[in-house]
Amino acid sequence: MPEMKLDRINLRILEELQKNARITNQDLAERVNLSPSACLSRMRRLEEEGLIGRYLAEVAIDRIASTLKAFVEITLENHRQADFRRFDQAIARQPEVVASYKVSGRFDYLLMVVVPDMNRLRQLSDELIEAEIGIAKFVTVPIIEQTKLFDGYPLREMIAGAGG
Amino acid sequence: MPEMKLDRINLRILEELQKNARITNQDLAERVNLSPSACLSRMRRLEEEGLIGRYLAEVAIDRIASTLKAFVEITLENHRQADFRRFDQAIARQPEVVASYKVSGRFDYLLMVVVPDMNRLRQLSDELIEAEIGIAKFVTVPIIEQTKLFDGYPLREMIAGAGG
DNA sequence: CCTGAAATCCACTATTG
DNA sequence: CAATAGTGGATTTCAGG
Repeated sequence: MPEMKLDRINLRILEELQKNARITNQDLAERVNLSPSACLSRMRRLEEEGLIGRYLAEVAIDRIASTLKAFVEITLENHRQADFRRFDQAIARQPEVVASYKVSGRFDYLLMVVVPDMNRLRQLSDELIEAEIGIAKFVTVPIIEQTKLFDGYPLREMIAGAGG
Repeated sequence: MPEMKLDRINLRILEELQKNARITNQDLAERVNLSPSACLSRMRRLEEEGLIGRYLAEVAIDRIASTLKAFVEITLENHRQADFRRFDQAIARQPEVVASYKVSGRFDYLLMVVVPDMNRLRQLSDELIEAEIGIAKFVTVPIIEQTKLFDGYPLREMIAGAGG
């Protein structure tokens, strides 16, 4: 099991960093009632153990260029390991596909794509289908508006709700 | 139009921050060939103009607790403004719903939910349906694996691809 | 909008409890 | 493990072009 016990202080450190990755160590230490040195060593430890992965800045892409975001439901023709691997590798090379999820249900993958407009989305769809990476079906679900922004995982609920 | 022209340097600043929000100003300045003070004032300006929103740390939630992530397709019973608003407000209060997208297609919303297990997801589904917030249909699409991680928007492609 | 210097603040490292 | 204190280095401000 790749799970690790967290004490209350580490939990609060993760909560703070989730919402403000550029907080200074001093401010963070103050918020969690720790000395800066103790806080820093905890933070480093959380990084080393992989509990904190990357630090990302949110860019307001739609203030830079006009943007079409969409989900794309993908069904593959075949479902051997090699088919999934080929698809994943092709997707990794497409910068406009910003995230890819293997799912269970009416289709095999749900992609999130970000493109300038519908023309480019159609073009991307053509490219992927003709790339011979085993796509049987390609269904576009345009995003009208993101009505709730990702604001960190519900850490407390996950810990309280889990058996272990 | 809420779009803003970016010079090459600001573009590179955004690219760097997208991938590493905790880069020091000195390192950032070096990478974009600017003095630290010039780099800092550009960064502050990008923040003030809202081109950089929040800074987020990625927490490895599945190393902390066992985790079920899923998409949920929601269809509403009615489609007046007030119906959407009521739904959005209810969703805002649910920490396990980490993101919500209003979409165009076979359903009205696509949610991303993060819960400890399928039991809690069923419970959440029951709660939402019985909350009388106008949900007509609720379809769960469990995530097996995220095969491409969000790694920033394709800034260059968006700028090159757009007309303006 | 930049550079460069000066001042302030912070990260990081002993050291000690 | 945590606190305290010290130092090197980074951030930030400001004068000047």
